Amino acid sequence: MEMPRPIPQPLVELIAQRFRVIGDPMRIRLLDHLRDAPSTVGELKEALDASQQNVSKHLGVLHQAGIVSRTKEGTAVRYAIQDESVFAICELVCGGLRQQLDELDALLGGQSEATS
Amino acid sequence: MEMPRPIPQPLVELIAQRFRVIGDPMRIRLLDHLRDAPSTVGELKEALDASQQNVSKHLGVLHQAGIVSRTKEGTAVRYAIQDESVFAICELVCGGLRQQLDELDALLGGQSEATS
DNA sequence: CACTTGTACAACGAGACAGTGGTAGAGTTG
DNA sequence: CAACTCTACCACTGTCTCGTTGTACAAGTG
Repeated sequence: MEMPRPIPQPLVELIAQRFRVIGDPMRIRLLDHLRDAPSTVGELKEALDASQQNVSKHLGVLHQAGIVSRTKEGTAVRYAIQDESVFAICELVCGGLRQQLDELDALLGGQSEATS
Repeated sequence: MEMPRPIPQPLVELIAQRFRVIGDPMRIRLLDHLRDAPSTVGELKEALDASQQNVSKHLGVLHQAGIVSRTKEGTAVRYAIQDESVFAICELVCGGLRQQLDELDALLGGQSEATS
């Protein structure tokens, strides 16, 4: 994956939009559940304790971004992960977070557990 | 990097926030330039043709997120990449984008090269 | 000590986005 | 065909964020 330098403006917009799509707590939780098993709107609504409209809307965003797939099943619609790379991305982010926490921990650990 | 399943709510918020920080065109361009060389606010302001206040604000966001570092240099402040993982993340996103484009291309390519 | 340069902070208006209520369409059941 | 279930779309509202303007602070320069 070679990246042109500097990154052209349209690509920057695409990347930013992509990050925005994933950068929502509700959508992250939806993806997390879909990773376990493809689900319908109703199932996710129950699992996340959210409104049907809200779940449907977020799934629509994820679907339009090509991250999840839709399959009609009689009267219901089953959603499934289509772009597995989002989880790799998530884990990289978690790695960055963990690294920061570790550094912070090292700084504080060397001194004391005073604060609080 | 093992991920607890389901991802606890506070972690979900953290991840989402992280994505939001990166999910801004201006900040992506700042990171792109900082990748070439650590720079001051003034240099980035010139390079990106943006206002000093705007550049400073976005750099502040990136710094608070621990993605860039600050170093005073006399009257100026030099910013540098601190968390290199953002580029790996970016390239994963680009990979996902490319894959989608390829799939779309395959679908259209099988038919015709009509559009444009 | 004034002046210039470089940076950060606060406040404001504009725009985008998330969540909710209402509603319409598709499919199943009696 | 009528009633019910499941889902998607539309409009509205509150909230957040971006970019700009104005200003304050620090450091070097005459």
